[in-house]
Amino acid sequence: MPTEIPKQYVPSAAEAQWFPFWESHGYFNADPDPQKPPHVIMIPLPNVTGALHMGHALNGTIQDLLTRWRRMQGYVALWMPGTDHAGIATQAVVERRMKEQENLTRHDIGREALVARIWKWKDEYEKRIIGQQKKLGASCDWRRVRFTLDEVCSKAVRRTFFKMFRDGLIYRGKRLVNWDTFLQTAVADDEVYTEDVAGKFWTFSYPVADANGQPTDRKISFSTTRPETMLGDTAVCVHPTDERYLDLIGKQVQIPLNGRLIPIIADALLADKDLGTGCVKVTPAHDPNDYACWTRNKEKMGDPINLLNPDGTFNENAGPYAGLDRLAVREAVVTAMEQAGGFEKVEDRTIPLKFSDRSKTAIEPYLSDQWFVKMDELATKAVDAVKNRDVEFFPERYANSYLDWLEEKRDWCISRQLWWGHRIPVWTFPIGPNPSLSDELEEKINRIFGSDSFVMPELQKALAARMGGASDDKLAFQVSFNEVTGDWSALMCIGPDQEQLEQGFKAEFGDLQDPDVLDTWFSSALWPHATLGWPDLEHNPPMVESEQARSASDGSPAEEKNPALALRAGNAVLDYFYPGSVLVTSRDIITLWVARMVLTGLYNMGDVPFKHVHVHPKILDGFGQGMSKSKGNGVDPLDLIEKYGADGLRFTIASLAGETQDVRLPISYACPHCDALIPQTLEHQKAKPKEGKKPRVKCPKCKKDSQYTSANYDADVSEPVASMVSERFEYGRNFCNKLWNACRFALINLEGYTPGAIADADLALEDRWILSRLATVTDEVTRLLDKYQFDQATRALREFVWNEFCDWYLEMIKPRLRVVESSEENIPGTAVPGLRANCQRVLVTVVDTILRLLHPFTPFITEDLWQRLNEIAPERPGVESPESNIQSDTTDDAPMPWEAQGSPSLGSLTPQPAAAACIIASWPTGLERFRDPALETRFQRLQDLIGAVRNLRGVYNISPAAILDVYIRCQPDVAADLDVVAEQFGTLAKNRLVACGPDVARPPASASFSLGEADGYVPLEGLIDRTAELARQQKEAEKIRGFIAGHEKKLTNTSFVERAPAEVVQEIRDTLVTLNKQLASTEDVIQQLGG
RNA sequence: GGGCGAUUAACUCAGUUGGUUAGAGUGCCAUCCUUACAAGAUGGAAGUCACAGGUUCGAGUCCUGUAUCGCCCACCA
Repeated sequence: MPTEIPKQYVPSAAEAQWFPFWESHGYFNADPDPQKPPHVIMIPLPNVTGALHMGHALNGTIQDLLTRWRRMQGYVALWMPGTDHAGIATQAVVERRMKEQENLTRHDIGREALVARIWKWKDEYEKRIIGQQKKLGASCDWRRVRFTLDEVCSKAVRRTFFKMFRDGLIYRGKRLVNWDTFLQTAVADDEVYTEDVAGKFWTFSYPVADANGQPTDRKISFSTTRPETMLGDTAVCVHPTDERYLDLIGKQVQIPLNGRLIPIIADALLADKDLGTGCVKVTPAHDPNDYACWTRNKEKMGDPINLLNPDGTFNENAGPYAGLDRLAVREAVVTAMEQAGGFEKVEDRTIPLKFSDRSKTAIEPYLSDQWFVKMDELATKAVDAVKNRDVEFFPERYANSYLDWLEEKRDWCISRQLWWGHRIPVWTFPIGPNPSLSDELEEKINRIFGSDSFVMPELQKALAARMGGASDDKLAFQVSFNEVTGDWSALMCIGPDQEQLEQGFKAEFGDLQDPDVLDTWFSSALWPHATLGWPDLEHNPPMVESEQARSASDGSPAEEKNPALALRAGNAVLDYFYPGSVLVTSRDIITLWVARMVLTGLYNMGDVPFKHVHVHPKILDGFGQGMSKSKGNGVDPLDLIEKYGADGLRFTIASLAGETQDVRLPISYACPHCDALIPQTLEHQKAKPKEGKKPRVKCPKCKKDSQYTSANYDADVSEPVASMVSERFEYGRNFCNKLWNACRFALINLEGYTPGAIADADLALEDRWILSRLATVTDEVTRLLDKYQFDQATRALREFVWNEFCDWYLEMIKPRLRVVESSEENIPGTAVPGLRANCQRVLVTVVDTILRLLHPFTPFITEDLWQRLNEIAPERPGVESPESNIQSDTTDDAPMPWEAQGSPSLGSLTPQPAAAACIIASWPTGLERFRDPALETRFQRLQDLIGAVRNLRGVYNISPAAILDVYIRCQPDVAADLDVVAEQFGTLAKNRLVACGPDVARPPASASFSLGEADGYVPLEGLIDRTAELARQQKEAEKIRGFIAGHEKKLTNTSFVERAPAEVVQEIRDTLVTLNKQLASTEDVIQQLGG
């Protein structure tokens, strides 16, 4: 068997074998179990716009790590997978491709066809995303995968919208949107870019009017870069404390262009005394700030005047200018103002202008009807949830972003002018100029609702009151009056599951449903409870039957396998898994998503969606830019998995997930010819094909050039591509390989292993030491994971496995492992009565525990090794408690299982059958009894001594093959420890420990060192130069003197001695004693050398 | 403009409530294919802890200011 284990870990083999193994055994499945506590993580749903990048890999690694860890601790650990339809982003991607490949716009093919195309896109990318997640090892309950537009989520959206509408939380309002006059659509803020363009800055004046509305000689001047908007001015505005204009506030001015009279108002937010003339014109329909000013001063000025048609030409509100393009109007207006005597001056100026990312044309601010959610009360509750610590942020500081944003309580605009998304379930129902129903309307309505209509009386009541608000479970409505057309209409919100009503409306009135869709965040806000089946309280949510799940679960639903479930009526899944445990996300969506999930969770469920929010760092490239596909620095996790293995990737990522900093990840291209790494430059990122030739990257090693992965164009499939990787991941890969080889060594040496109890007396010094360290590191890792400090946890584990287990323990047990069975009883020269069997048992215990500790970080390799270990050692000394080892968050005082057993002796390691798979093995506990700090200190001394000897070898450049004699002068207790491990001196440092004890003297021609409590001498006749050694020792003495001086200075400083804590002072004194000893021995050596 | 964060070795980052001589990985130099591992072993060189003040017996750590960088929000007639 040992020969079967390859010398290098081959990640692809383990990954291909163990993921299907886990999934087919149903290990990822999480079903309610009243005997166990739940641990729930809802994935921050990735967009179906494209493949995942490193940010997702980081996010996913952390969640999987937590899920696997909690599962091992005995929780029913649910990690809920799924994807987001991501309205704007996805529609834009599909539209762009359609335009590029077929030169079609969405208007060419229509709403239904476009949506069908996007669904196809979604299917493709969802598959790809899930594939990536599985490659990473994601132990989601894949039977529960959800999509924000699927039936379950759609129902939750409909129910929530209806509920909010009925509760009066949803209202129709005006809002200025970024209007793309070319595409004739509203564009989101993040699809708009700003560019500086050459423009003009005009100053005009309006004449102040007298009481009769006649222009006077007095003028008020203002500046603008968009004179055409003067046609839509509804006021001019000054600062309330501006003395130049105090007397004018409340008076009127006349717009010479159309003779309209508008008021002079005062508004401290809009007007700035120090800018321009201090006076500003106000055009609420075409400027966001002016619009905000209007909302503050509605009663003083008229309603906003919209001047634009959707195509960017001026409408009838512009009078004689109607039908002209906005730039033509600009010229005409300037001319008209000159003629009217209102022109003062013009200057050139660069103006930041917004452009649509998609059409590259200038954006016009455009007033439009939108739907809003009132945030007032909802926000207050969500704020309280964090202030009361019902939801806690890790790291804590991120609570600020959340609170600051919510406390503004800005209403949430939830409508989007798109086709891809949840269509707003509101039908606008025309009533006419009178707020009552015509006979014709009434007939239509009766046909829809039936003659015994439950709605009519209420509708009429509402109409009479000219306000909306009446409702029942099926229908809710508001009544609105359009000032422009002078018509009344009823806004009907049809509840979920009311297909008949919808059909009826359509039959009588045509398609009156609001054409807009909901903001993507509206559905993702519901994710934590929608995925669990809310609002259906009667049934568990449906599950997807994957192939693996089907073959594994013999087709029977979870309820049949778990009788406890079958007995429960209602939605046990929702009951059991809500609220969730922790949300893992990056900081940029704290407001957009986290805040809204808390808000809707409280609104729909009456409880927060999760207890903890862990905010992890962002991944940046080597230039400090965020990673994204469009920047050309979005590394595909699959490329990294291929090169470094999923575990290597995961371990590295976890090591980067600290609390303070974002992660910089310098990117390289991997040469497809020779595998060399070529650092990526900004030029690489930006390069675009020139004259049909695609940029190439040249490998400095093999001198060949190749095309590379780029954001700007697709690579040719016909030739190899240099993929983006980062050598940082060698860290994790190398660690995995080290672990692999350590376990390989163990497995080879476990030949002939027999299970059996280990008695206290059979434990060698190094056994006790490694068990003590193991106990310490287990405790440390558990504590760190509890605090989401993954970087520190990986560091602790790596250091333990590599620098303690491999470098010291494995080296030290080699002599015992080499013992052949027959000579076991009497091994000459072995310090410990070293029974090979006992050594194997301790080794198996340590390896077993290491694999379990590492499993959440590196699941594939640990599973692989676990299975191999199970073959050779199916029963092994268990250090785990047979009981569930869940630590409750609330009952800190509850005794841990091992505490309840009192204080067992060291020799209580008795064999138990190992778990069938590492993924379901229990998280290590019960090691506490092995902790022995005094022993660890003694061992440290030993390590220091070996280190000092190795140092001499290095300094004198002595061949590793040469065996050195070592003499050590030390106290008897140190000598006793040394005697115990004398044999290992050979293994560890290629030395022979000739003598140790208080009476050891320095042999002539020795190199020496002093550690204070021990001095070491290595005779190096012929190998050292007396003068060189003297110089080295003198340098050493000088260094020690420096330290001593520093310490003495402190101790003679009375304020230090008086004010510093006693233990600090004592520490300095102790160190000083050691330093003086060191100095004395060093000086002694110097003297012997004739110095 | 407001908020949050960062600045420590050539690179990427740790550094607990202030307390001996500031650490790791990578890279670099030297020696070594020692029967688990060259994706390895042993040793070494490498730091004015961004800058300037302050608090303190004592500051990488706390405070103030400056500079640079990043992110979020607001705004730019």
